Formats: sequence, C-alpha cells, structure tokens
Amino acid sequence: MKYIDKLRNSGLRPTKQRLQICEVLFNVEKTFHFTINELEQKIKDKTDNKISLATVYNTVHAFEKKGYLKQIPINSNQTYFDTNVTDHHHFYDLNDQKLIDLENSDVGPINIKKKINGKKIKSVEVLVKLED
Amino acid sequence: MKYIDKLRNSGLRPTKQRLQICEVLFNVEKTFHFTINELEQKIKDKTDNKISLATVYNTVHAFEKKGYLKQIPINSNQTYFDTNVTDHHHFYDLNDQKLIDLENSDVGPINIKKKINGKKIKSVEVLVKLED
DNA sequence: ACACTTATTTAGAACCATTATAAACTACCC
DNA sequence: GGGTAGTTTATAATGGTTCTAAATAAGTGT
Repeated sequence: MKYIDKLRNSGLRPTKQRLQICEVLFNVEKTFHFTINELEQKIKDKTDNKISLATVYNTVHAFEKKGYLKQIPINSNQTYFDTNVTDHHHFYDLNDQKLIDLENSDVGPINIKKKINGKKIKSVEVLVKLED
Repeated sequence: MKYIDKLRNSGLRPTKQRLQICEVLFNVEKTFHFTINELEQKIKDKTDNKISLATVYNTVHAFEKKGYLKQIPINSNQTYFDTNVTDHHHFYDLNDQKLIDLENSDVGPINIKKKINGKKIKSVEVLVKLED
C-alpha cells in the first residue's frame, strides 16, 4: 500500500480517512488545485463513508506541513491548495476566477537582488493576473 | 484641498469620512501595508469622531477599485492592502508575519513565456517567503 | 435657499470559512 | 490484551467580511 508508507514515514498514522484522502489527492494523473469545499465534494463522490469536515481540514493542514500540499497565495474568500508541490507559479484568471499552472520553465529565472539580514528565502512565487 | 479633487475626479463624493481616510492612507511620507483592523486603529488614533467599520470596508474597496490601493496576494486570515500602487513585489517573513516591499528594480525582469488565449496579463506579482 | 434625487454612512444582523472543544474511537507498542 | 498517544467527529465558537435597511449628506436644477 503506497500511501501507508508515505504517511508512516512522515510520522502520520495511516488511518482510513487519510488513506482515502490520499487516493483523492494523489492517485490521479494530473496535479490540481482545490479548496476545502471542493475536496470535500470529491471525497463524497469517490467514497461511500463520510469523512468529517474537521478531519478534512486537519488532514489538509497535516499534509501541507509535511510538504505534500502547498497553499497558493491568492486573495480569495477560500484558501486554495495545490497538489503540485514542485516549484512553479500561477496564472489567476480574474474573470473566471480560475487558477492555471505556470511551469518554472515558462517564467524566466527570477533574481532577487535584495537580501534581508538573517533571513533566507524559502520560496519565490509568481502570481500573474489575467483579464479578458 | 488635494483629496477633494482626487475623489471627485474618480466619481467618488468627497465625504468627511473619505477625506479622513485619505489623510491616514496617503498623507504620509512612506507607503505602507495594512489590514482593515489596523487601518481602523490608525483612524481612531488620528481622528476624534468615529468612522463605522462598514464605511472603512466600503472606502477601502472603493479606493482599490479606483486604483488608489492594491490588495496583496497572500494567504492570511485577514486581507492585506498596500498604499504603494506602483508595480512592485513583496517579501513575506513567515516567522514575524511581516510584509516588506521589494522594488521592481530588486527583482530582475520577469518574462512570462506562456500565453493564454484571449486573456491579457493585468499584473505580475512576486511573493518571496522568508524564514530564519 | 429650497426641493429632489442619488450616493453614502451606519449599526447591527447575517454569512461563512475556519478553528476550537471535548468526547469517542483507533492505531500502535509492549 | 491493555495502555497510551494520536485521530476522528459533531458541534459550537470565532472572526473577518458582507448585507440590510433606515438615516444622513452631497450634488443638481430651479
């Protein structure tokens, strides 16, 4: 069971709920973006038994902490997550309110010239807003 | 009165409340970042009469629409705004939860190679996350 | 100055995503 | 199997933001 090891290796107990959420999030061809509500719906569609909303929140946060998910920095009333945890960027279509991946290779190298004393760069994320 | 014209020119009636908010936001040396709560506090400090929270929200949104303020795309429980409406970017210090301006000149030119059909780029914003 | 229309302000309620709570349950280790 | 710590769960609470509808103020024409 591929997800059992993944979870155990990061100190998370492989519970039934977490494994089911892993299936929904990671057992797919393409990575994708989602809100908690959208994830809850996907779980309902794929699964017989119900998973509590609190568990969905807990699990998503646990996965984010372990680096299996990334939060997408965007101003919205709901938080967006990404199953693509490689370094990459996003288009945000203001008209359709849709996120589109922008691979690192689609953006020239970004050179941050300014340094902040005693701090190191953890990530560099580009958000390109689109309109019609 | 400098702000009266500014407001009238953009179709906003120069009310007492809006003018007071203009003073707090724009009549300062440096641009700055703020949340609605922080702005409310600044208004309280600088002003005798109270401005309703709803008015603060209304005004900030009106100013944003007119291009006098920018929302900063960042995941936080509160929305951050910026009185610096020039093209620029941000550091976000994850430890202190502080935003720091990053001038365009501190970031090399960003070349977005991917195009989306029928959409044009409205803005390109870089968020650089920092940690200790 | 006055009347009239339209925009704005306001307090409070409503909304809704997210977080906290605390009790029941389950995985894991000996 | 028994004990312990981690997890799930329904539900309540929180808190930022938006909505509502009535009161007020600004603009416009006379």
